[in-house]
Amino acid sequence: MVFRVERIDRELSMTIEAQGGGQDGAVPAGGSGAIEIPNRFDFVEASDRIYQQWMQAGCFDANIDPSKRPFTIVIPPPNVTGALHLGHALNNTLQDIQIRKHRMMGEVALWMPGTDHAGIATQAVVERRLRELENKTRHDLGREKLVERIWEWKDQYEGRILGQLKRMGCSCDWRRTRFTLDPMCARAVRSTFYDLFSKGLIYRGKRLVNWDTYLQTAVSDDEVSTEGVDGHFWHFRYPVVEPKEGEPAFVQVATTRPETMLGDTAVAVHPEPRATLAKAIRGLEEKIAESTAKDAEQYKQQLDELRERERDVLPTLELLVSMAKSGRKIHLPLANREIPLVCDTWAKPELGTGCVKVTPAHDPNDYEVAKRCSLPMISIMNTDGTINGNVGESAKEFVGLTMSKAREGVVAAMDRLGLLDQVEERRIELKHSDRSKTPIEPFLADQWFVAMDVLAQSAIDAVKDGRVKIYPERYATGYVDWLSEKRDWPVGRQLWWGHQIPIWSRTYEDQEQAKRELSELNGLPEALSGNLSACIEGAELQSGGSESVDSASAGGASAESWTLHVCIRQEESGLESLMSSRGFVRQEDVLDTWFSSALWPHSTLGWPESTEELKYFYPTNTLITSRDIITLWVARMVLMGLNNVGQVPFKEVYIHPKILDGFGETMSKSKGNGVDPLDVIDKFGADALRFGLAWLTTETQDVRMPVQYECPHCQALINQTKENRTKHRVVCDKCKNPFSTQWAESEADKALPRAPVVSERFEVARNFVNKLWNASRFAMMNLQGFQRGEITVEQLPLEDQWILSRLSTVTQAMDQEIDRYGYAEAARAIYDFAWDDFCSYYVEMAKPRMQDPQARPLVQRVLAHCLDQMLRLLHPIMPFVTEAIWQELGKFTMQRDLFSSEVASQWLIQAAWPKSNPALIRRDVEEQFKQFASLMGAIREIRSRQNIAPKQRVEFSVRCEPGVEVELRPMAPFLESMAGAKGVQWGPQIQVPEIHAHVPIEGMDVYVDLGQFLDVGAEIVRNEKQLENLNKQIQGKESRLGNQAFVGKAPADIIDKERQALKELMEQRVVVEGALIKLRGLAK
RNA sequence: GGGCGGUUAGCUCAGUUGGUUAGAGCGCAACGUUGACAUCGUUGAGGUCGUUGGUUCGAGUCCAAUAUCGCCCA
Repeated sequence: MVFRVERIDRELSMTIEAQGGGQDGAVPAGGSGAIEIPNRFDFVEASDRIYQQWMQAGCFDANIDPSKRPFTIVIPPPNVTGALHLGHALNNTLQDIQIRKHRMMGEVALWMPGTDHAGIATQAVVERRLRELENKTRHDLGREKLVERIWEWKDQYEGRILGQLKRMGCSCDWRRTRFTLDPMCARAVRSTFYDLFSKGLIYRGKRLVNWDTYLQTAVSDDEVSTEGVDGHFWHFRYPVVEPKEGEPAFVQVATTRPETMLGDTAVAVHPEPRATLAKAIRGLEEKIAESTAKDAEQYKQQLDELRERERDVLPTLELLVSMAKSGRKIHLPLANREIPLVCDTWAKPELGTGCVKVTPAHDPNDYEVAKRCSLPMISIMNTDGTINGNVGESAKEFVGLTMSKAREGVVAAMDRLGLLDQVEERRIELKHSDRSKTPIEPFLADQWFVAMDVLAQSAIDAVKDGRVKIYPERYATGYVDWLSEKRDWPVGRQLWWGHQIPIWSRTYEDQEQAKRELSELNGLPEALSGNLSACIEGAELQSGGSESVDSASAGGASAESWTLHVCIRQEESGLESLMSSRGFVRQEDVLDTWFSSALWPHSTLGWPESTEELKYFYPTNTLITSRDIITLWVARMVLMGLNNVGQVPFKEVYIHPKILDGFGETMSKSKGNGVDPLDVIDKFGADALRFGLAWLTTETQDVRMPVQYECPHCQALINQTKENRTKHRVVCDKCKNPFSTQWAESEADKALPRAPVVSERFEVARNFVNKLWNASRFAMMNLQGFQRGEITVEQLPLEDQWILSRLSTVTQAMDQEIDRYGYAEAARAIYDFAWDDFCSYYVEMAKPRMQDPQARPLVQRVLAHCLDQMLRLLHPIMPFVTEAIWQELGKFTMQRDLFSSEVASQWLIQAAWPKSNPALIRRDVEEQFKQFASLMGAIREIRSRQNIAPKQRVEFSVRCEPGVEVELRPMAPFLESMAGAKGVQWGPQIQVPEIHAHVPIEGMDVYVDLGQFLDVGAEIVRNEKQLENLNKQIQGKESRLGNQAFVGKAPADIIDKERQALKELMEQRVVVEGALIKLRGLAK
């Protein structure tokens, strides 16, 4: 549904006679004659038309041109899970601003577009829908059919995403659009994988991974988030096997996940409980000594508990330590196994019972304990999250139950056996999968890893030595810290959607046999020519023995088997069938999405081929992205770029703010608080969306954006809340009619009119677009008869010199701010210039001049020049409206540069970026103009306070030095037109009107004649207020200047300034006091 | 637990190396519409800059502590 602004401007639109620019203006054919300029910018019509024009003219195409400098940005490819929200709109707006600016600067600006397959996320979405709509699992469909479904999804959302980008005005080189699963990217992925494998940087090992039982895949730490949930702490007793005299009959352990006890392989106790407890006590005592009374109370309680523990629990713990050292065993109930009692520092004597159960295959900490103590690892879970047969015959009642069902069963069984002690309520930090939102089960599985040591170091160095610069700089810390951990990167995903790992494996019972096969393979010509690489899986981590380790995923290595892995460099090389014929089976896992994203800056340019594009456009100039993927993405792009191409992928990284909703939460698809940029575009236009976002992009702040549903029935705005933001249908507060939201699924909901989600935070920008449009409209209504002509800046009137000075200043600011990613500053600079300087002053002052045949030609030239330059400066931020105006302007004149004979380009998108001319920046002129502005402000204030009707003229006199008179008197006509005030006397000697309002301004005393208007009360109030203000300031200055310390230590110029200011304030006070006396006299 | 960032007007945010009376937009109040724009104009009201201490002649700005919110990492 497209929301259209109701057009009410038909009658208002004006017919303007465009006569072209005589001989000078190269006006295109058909450009003259009557043209209509409506008083509102029709962004719906214009945006679509203009975008098509740009496309057809090939304006976005970046073609290699060795005579020009390249400027490259690769889009951080949005994933095809869903449509874009405002966060993406921000990200892409900021990129387009850079691209457009650099394109105007004459560089070959390539913005490489594309999308990311987002393996796990996309598969999860499609699977969820499959379940919800068809009640099927992926296994019902099978791999091929599911992948087919995901491709359908991808096609749909890729189209939608690219469409969103286009409507936002993104000037990507669409001819080059890539997808991380397309053949070009696939080849890069395969080459990279092969390269790393050959270098020995890719290996497979059994590791504890974060297992998503719903999606049945491992997920990386980055895809896991921790949430606090209400849980329990169950205390169990495990019997000691044949306790001796004086020994406890049981050890006590506590757990939040009782079902894992079926996989316990030890109970651990701290090797030095006495020393550890003593240390904890000492620590607390020190804390008490340092802390406040209130905190001390709390610590004291803890201290008492520890002392109690030292008395009551410690003896048992010490006994257990000696038992552990003599190799005593514990009887594991239910599973009916004997497990050792071991010493390990993971058991904390100061916490719980002081003993911990050890489940190496299902807990990261226990896993470490098992490695330290050489314990077996028993995986008791199937990949779908049910209990498997490894729990043993005596616990077979639990086999096939889900972990949570098994939990209930285990607790009940332990209770029946009298081995359940107590159950505590407890808040538990539980890891959840970002993708499926289900709890993570730590799980022992075969996993492919990339060894990060050397690669990570290369990426650290690139930032540390400045080859890659990160802005704002503070984000470099996190980047370096994360890489410094050099944790190997688990790259396998047990998914069906993604780049399948190009490895063929075969397991041998006999090591010799494996070795023979390896040497045979290594002798193949393909291996010798670098198209095949093979290795035997390392025999690490075999502590558990094969019988205790469940082979969770395909092809597990074990002590008695040897697995040979073969990596094949190219697809369809014939080698694949060769491997199959030799009994090898391809790995089913696919690669982590980030593996292909990491190659994006070079894979999109054709790597591994040494293409012309790669040579010309790589390294890219900048990557613009959000901070949550600094590690996921930026870091990996850097190290992969260095590994593959030998050069960093980009010279700069700019991290932009995040868009938050009204509650301070980041926008995301899963939370339901994402806003579709198209909603904003429909209501406000793409220019307003873009300007509004740039306006909010400050360096330190995230963007908080409360949003509303706009009722499609009555246009009422209904705040989006945490409750209604995920609803499929909402009832309007005002008209009580229901409407659908972006989440609507059912036919009934979809049949309702949909409410767009909007934010009033775009109103500023929408109004600005309108202001610009109308100022331009004014200009064009006054450009008839435009003629070029030479000008001499020094001879221009003040207002012309002033606007040229301001223009030059703002040009410089825009250039610098965009360069340093100061988007908000750039937006504010041009906004202030356009609205305040250009519209409120220059255009207002042009009005009377346009009526004067003598003045008209000059003001036309300056006006057209300023408008032309302003459009260029604004174009990167607001491309549509500026292009639309540019084309209208071209109907009057194509030669409008004051300082050159440049003929305007057909498209603004291709126009040259303005260069600031420092010679035009005139401080003195700006100061002078400021005086004029204060004079006008003073008169307006008096008028307003005196409630003088707008049509009523007032007279005023100005007492000033002759120099000031010379400067300002020529401005008198503007005071007439803009403040309805006539200056009757100027200079040092003036007759002060009998009844007047006086306003002191720097260098002037202004007297507004109130003879016929005087509202005595209002004037008394004004003067009293002024007096109060003056007194306050005088007091401040006096006390400061009376302070010996200040006078003694502050710099002389500051003191002088203060003295001077005080003097002036005192003079003003005398005048105001005099005025008050007089006014009070009148009031009687 | 460690790191980063925020806290300034009713709301959303600016505030350069410390230096007169802390700014903008929205919202609010008053006035105004045949002359580019009511998506507008003019004027005005509104803030002891989270708290406490310190450095300094002088602190929104620098330092320390603290409260609170958010993000990242463990």
